[in-house]
Amino acid sequence: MNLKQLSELLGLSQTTVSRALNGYPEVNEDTRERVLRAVKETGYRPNKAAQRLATGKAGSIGLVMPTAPGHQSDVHFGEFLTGLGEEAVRHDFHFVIMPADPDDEVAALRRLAISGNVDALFVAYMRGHDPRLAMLKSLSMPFVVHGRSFGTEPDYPYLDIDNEAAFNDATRLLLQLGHTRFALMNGPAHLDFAIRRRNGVVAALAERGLELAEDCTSHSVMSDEEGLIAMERFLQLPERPTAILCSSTVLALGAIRAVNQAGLKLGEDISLIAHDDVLPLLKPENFSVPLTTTRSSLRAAGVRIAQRLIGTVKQAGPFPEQELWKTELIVRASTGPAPQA
Amino acid sequence: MNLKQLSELLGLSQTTVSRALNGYPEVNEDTRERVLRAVKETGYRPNKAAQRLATGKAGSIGLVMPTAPGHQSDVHFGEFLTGLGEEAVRHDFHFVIMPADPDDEVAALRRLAISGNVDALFVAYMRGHDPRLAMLKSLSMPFVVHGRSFGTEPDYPYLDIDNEAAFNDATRLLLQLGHTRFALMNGPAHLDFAIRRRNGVVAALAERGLELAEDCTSHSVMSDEEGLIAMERFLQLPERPTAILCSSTVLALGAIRAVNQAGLKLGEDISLIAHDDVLPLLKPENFSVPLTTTRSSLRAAGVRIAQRLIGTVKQAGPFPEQELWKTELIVRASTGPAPQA
DNA sequence: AATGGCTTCCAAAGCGCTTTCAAATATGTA
DNA sequence: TACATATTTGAAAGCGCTTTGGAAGCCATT
Repeated sequence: MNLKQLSELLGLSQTTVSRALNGYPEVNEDTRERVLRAVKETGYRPNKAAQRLATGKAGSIGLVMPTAPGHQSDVHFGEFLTGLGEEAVRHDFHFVIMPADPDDEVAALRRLAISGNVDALFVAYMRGHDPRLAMLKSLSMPFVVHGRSFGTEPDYPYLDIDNEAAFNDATRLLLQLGHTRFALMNGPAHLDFAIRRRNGVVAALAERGLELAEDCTSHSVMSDEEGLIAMERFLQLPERPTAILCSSTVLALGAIRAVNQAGLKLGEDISLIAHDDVLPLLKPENFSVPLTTTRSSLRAAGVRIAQRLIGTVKQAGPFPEQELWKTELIVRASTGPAPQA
Repeated sequence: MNLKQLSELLGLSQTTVSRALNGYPEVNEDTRERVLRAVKETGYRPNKAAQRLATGKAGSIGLVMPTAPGHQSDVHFGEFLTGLGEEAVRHDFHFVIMPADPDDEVAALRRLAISGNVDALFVAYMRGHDPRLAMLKSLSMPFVVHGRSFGTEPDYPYLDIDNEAAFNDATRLLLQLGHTRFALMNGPAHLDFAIRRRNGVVAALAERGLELAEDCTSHSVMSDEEGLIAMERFLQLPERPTAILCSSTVLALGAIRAVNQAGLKLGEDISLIAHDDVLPLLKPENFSVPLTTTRSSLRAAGVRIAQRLIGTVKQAGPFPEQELWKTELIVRASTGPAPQA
């Protein structure tokens, strides 16, 4: 059943039926009702491809999913997606997901944009000096970035958490507890959040004349395995760090295993603060020693970004172009006074 | 730049250019090269919406993502998606993801199918007597199901693992080790895999004249929290089970925390076998007591299903309609002889 | 009766592609 | 040379929708 058939059935023109369906004012209310009733009865659904061809709008937002053989699937990605979805479903929007090799991000994003399959783009996994930004700006397609790109003028629409402040605060707390030997277990070095978190730590330490040693910094994918490996390395240092900052509760999972295996006590021998993305699977309060965390819900961020994106497509703005969310510092049992040497 | 402009530029008809691009044989090789070169230079990309309208093919596979405020995002889902993506990217396919309330699955799937945005459907989270199957069959759109639907004639295309055999084998192993008091920590009761796994356990026990007690069975979302809760319940039973079968390593995570908190030793006081979906985040060999598991890679299943789906759309079949994968039973340290009473 | 302004509807022109059908040219055969 | 057969190209008709530019009918106003 297509528009032509439906209009013939009703003895109306396609024009009128189309207008009736799309809520245009210049159609008699009686006629509109007649049309709506016929739609119900016949089960007519407009062909999306035709609609898109005619209007240019697709009712969908696009995103690139980093993937490759051997590439780790990321819980954070799934959690964020859930947030996006939660909002999208309210507006009858869907996603178009373009899987792409992480090294091919720029090209994949461009392909997605010009594919004509999406009205707006969402971009994550921001890097320092991210090359995608220039491309996005040249595209004249609405987009929102999750995170920011260190070293780039922040004149693009983004939603980010204040990573620097979060890790600055966390470091300060540990300094107040008397710690002097710090280590940072971070995400991949090129990612924006990793850069900023490191800066936050370094700045807080510098105020006390302390430095973050090279061998007390690790950069890796945020899996528990990598957390284990990094922590084992830290624990073997001659001047073992007593204060650990950790970019994810997933990393912390492995780190804590290393602490236990070394026969050390979390919150006594080693203090640890992790960033908590509020993953439903990994609640810091459920750890055997509940974790002190900097918290910000990844999922809530997803909801918010979907709101902005969909709102922009539907011209339902205006939305703030830049949003910087504060994180909460939640003190639990994994932090304690520095052990006496 | 559209086809018309490109063809005018080349002094050719749209027909010829279109044919050259789509690999039709009836075009001179010199002409084809000229066209291809012009495409490179101009950066021309065919409009997907128009292409779709003309051909009816969208180059995409659709799936419904269960989501709702408060709904847990599922690591298993993300991992599977990664597998699908890995294969899709090789064929320049993408996904259209329709987020939907889990209670609205049938309708959401239908909406997705008739949206005209997808060429094929993928369906997961199968239930017993799943109502989506009848709908799918009536749709005349290719689809592949991950899992099966207990109680329904298996005459639809699926890929499943042999859940019954997996849990049957696991139970047998524990029986051989002398265990007599069993508990099953399962996924949501209405899901197909949960039904079959339970059947596998029950059948193995029945051979020895044993039964699986009602209070030794738990059904829940597969999170570590639920694992903890279920295990705590098991441990408080007067006749405490010594052999635990567990539907996911995620559940096991919580279960083991409960075991530890109770001061019991895994592999001695309590034996546990979990099903391992090969989540990169949760490797059973990395548990403090390495886990005995039944293993089957969720991601590999994703790759395979994408292959079949894309192959069908591209008419590159024939593919087997039904595939049942065996799981591997991998014995590690979490299983040991039943403790003497 | 003529004019103008509303309201309500329609015919037809796209949107950018694919594909059918036909024509033009090149090649081979008797 | 004449004819049949490949090979290569093109004109035009869709695909199913939206939207422009009228037009018809109706009313109130001059």
